[in-house]
Parts: sequence; C-alpha cells; structure tokens
Amino acid sequence: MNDLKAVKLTKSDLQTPSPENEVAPFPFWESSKEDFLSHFSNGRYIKINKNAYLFRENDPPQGIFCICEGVSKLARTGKNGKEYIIRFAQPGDWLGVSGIYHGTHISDAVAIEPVKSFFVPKDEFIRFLNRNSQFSLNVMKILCDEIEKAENRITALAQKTARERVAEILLNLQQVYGIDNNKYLNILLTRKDLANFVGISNATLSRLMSDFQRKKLIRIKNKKIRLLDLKKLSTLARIAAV
Amino acid sequence: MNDLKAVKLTKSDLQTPSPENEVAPFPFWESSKEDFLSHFSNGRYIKINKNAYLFRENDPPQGIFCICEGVSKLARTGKNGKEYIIRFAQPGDWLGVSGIYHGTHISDAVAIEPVKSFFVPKDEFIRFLNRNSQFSLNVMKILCDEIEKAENRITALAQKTARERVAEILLNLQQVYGIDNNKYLNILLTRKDLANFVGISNATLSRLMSDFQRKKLIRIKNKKIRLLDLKKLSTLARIAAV
DNA sequence: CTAAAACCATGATAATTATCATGGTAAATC
DNA sequence: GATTTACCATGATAATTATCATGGTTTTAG
Repeated sequence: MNDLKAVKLTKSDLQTPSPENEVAPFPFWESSKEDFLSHFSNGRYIKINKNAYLFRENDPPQGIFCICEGVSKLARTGKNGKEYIIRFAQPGDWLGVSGIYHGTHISDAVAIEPVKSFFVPKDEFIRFLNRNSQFSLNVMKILCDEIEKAENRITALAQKTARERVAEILLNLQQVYGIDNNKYLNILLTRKDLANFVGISNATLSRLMSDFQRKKLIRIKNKKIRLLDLKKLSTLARIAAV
Repeated sequence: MNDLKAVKLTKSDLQTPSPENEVAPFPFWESSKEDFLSHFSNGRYIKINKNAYLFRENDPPQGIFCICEGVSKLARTGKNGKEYIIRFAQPGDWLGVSGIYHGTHISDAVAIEPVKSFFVPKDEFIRFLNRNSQFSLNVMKILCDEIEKAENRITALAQKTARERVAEILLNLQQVYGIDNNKYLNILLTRKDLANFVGISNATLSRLMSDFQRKKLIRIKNKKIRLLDLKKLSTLARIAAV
C-alpha cells in the first residue's frame, strides 16, 4: 500500500481551469475546491505586477502564496551584488513555506510576468497543517520535490560545464513550461535572467546561445526560444534523452 | 503566536545522550523518548560499516533512517562517473524522507564512518505522519532546513570561485561538526570527498589547501584540519564573520 | 609484514570562463 | 515620437580551473 499515491498531484490537475471561477485554485485538497477554500477563511487573491516582489529575502513571512497564474523567480543577491535565480515558480507552486520555519524568507520572490496568487496568512496555514494530516502530506510532497530539484541543480552546477548546463536548462524549461503552437518555449526570459539561472555570465550565455543557433540546436525569434534538436541537446547536456 | 516555535529542535537536543540507553534517539517527539519509540513498533536499530551503503540512488525506499551515531554522505554519481556529494548527514538527521515521495531514492547514502541508525519502515512512517500533525510539522521543519541548505549550496556554486567555496565549506564544517580538544575539525574527510563536496577537482583542492596553509589560514595534521584564522577565511569566503 | 592499492601534492599545459569594452538593437518613459 | 535606458552579441584579454603526469606517502588486504 502506498498512502502517498492518493495525494499525488499532476501538472494538469493544477492547471485545469475551474468553470465557475476565473482563477482556478488547483484541486489540491481531496474534496472539492470550495471545500478547500472554505478552510482558509482569511485567504485572499492577490495580483502582483510584473517585476514586483511577492516577498523579499530576510522579510518576516506573513503567509503562504499559491501561484494561480504567471511565473515568479526565486532569487538571492550575493554579497557581490550578483543575483542568482534559485528556481522559477509556476501555477500550482506554493511559495514561502520554508520561510515560516525560519522566521525570515530565504530568497526574493519576484514576478517576471503578472502573477495572480492565493495568499494564506501564516497562522491560518499552520493551524490548517495541524488539523489536517492529509494536507501536511501534500505540503511535504511539495517540499520533497523542491529538495529534489535543488539537488539536481547542485549536481549540475558542480559537475557540468557552462555549455552542458545551458543545454540541460533549456531542455528542462521545455519540459516544465511546455511549448506554444509554434513550438517556442512557453516561458520568456531575458538573457540576464537565464544567465543568472544557469549560473554563468551574460557574455558566456550569449556566446553559447549564438553557438547553439549556428549548430541548429535552437532557434531564437523575438526573444522566444525554440528547441530544434532535442536529441543532440540531450547528448550535449549529458542527460538521458527526453 | 508561533506554533512552530514549540517544535524547534536544537543540535544539543539531538545529541544529548540518554542515560538509560547507549544509543540516544533524539528527543524528537514532544513526550518522552520511550513514548516516541513506542509509536514505531516496527522500528529497529541498524549498524552500518564504514563505506557501506544505507541505500542507493534509484533504490525503492524501504523506510526512513535516523542517524544516531556517525556520519554519512549523500552523493550522486553523474553520467561521467564522477561522484558529487550533496551533503553530509550527522546524528539527529533523517535520511530517505524525500525518497518515499518519489518512489526511488534520489541519491546514494554511504557511511563515511561507522554509523548507528534507527530504521522506521516506510508504511509505519507514513501512518505515523497521518496520525500526528505535530510530528508532521517536525518533519516539515527538517525538509525546510534541507531546502535552505541546498539553496545555499546552489548560490555558492553558481556565484563563487573555487577558493571562496573551499573557505566557505571549511567554515561551515566547523560550525556544523564543531572542533575537538585540539581545535581540529570533528569531521575527517578525504581530499577526494572534500573536493567532491566543494565541486572541484582533487588537484585544485590540494593546491588551495596548500595555499591556505602557507597563508596560515589553516593547519593540517594527520588529515585533520584546524582553522586558524576564522576572520580571514570569512572574508575570503565573502560571508559574514562567524 | 609485505605487496598492492589508494591517496596526496605539485608541475606543465590546455581548456574554460569571466571581465572589460563597444556598437547595435529593442524597450520603456515622457 | 524622440530620448533615454536597458538589453544583447561579440572581440580581446586575463584569470581560473581541469586534465594529465609523476613521485612520494599512507592505507588496506592478504
């Protein structure tokens, strides 16, 4: 038996729009969405403009954000003033859970496109965890996923060259965010953000992207990226083919 | 109010030996240790030899290990055959929690010194989580700590030079594992393990360690490392003084 | 106790990546 | 719509780090 199977979430679950409500709040709870929401009587929807902060590193956490629409980046700024992007958060992701355990947020959360999110005050979130072991398991799964992703990043950063990491992250972005009708990635990043995510300088990233284009591995049109040769990219990234 | 404060664990809590039992199983639960253990009727103590595996990457998880004595490394092996050490686990740490959510372990766990651990079968662990929201919060805290550590590593790997990372990790090891009577680090690592943890080649690590010795930042005797100048090391690592 | 294996420091060299600088392009602002 | 600002690609150079190789040392295994 596997108790956890029952709480497994899929991306499509999270993104299925609800007919009776514009903002679809992920069928996260085992019963209905209304039931889920009714437990957070102090929860509310919040809109965050592009480039605005959901929270900042070292802020005392006020509560938890569940992203309903749009993408945010989670980033830290080093002593050298350089930003590093830990990860991106997309619809269905919860932000700020770690923060409530530490007393402060451990990274900035910035909307890289307009974001709609559901906000649950900290106290209510904790109260809810205490009363609902099933919900706790859900949250734990989220945390474990974050750990796995973080450890994947660590391994890549420690072992792979810039070239390999760029290829890997491009494939990863396609897998996570998917492609539009013209097969371009569904996430639009500046060179700077992409460089800060890969962990290399802007210049090196630019060169590698140019090189990838020359080699017909990718195509770039209006800043949108299309992956042309998944197989070669996978080989280049030294990962199993996608 | 802060419900979480009550469940906060400190390192000394975890390491306090219990008078009536050789193997001290951390006062993790709010009531007594006996009460804690009585809830895991299928739990048992396991001894693991040096260099033996607690589990391997991709293994289906059988249960959760709580380290009582000794140190393990959590490591992955890349396609290139190179090992990378994600982190070390010390007494009081739980291993394998992420694995039960993923169906497979996401890294190797290897004892780098003889390890004594308390093993709880997966089903029982899950059952316990379901029934005890307080315990769930404890586990969540552990996971959040892991996330924070992982994200710290990511930031360091992405932004810092080899030299900076070595200084940072030495300081970090001292903070986490402490020092013995002669002020040498309480953890004994091979050059290889340390290099794989920092994420650089053995050769580069050796050179940097020699350089640190020449500069009187550290001293090495019988493979044991002593930090001589915390302030300079902190400056070098570009972190706030310890 | 001895042979084999693993570990370690260091030199020489090559590859990788950052930094600095520049001109061109796109985007934001008024 | 003009102007200012941010973004991007690329050259030249310097710094960093890996790789390969070697001899000495320590550890392990029989």
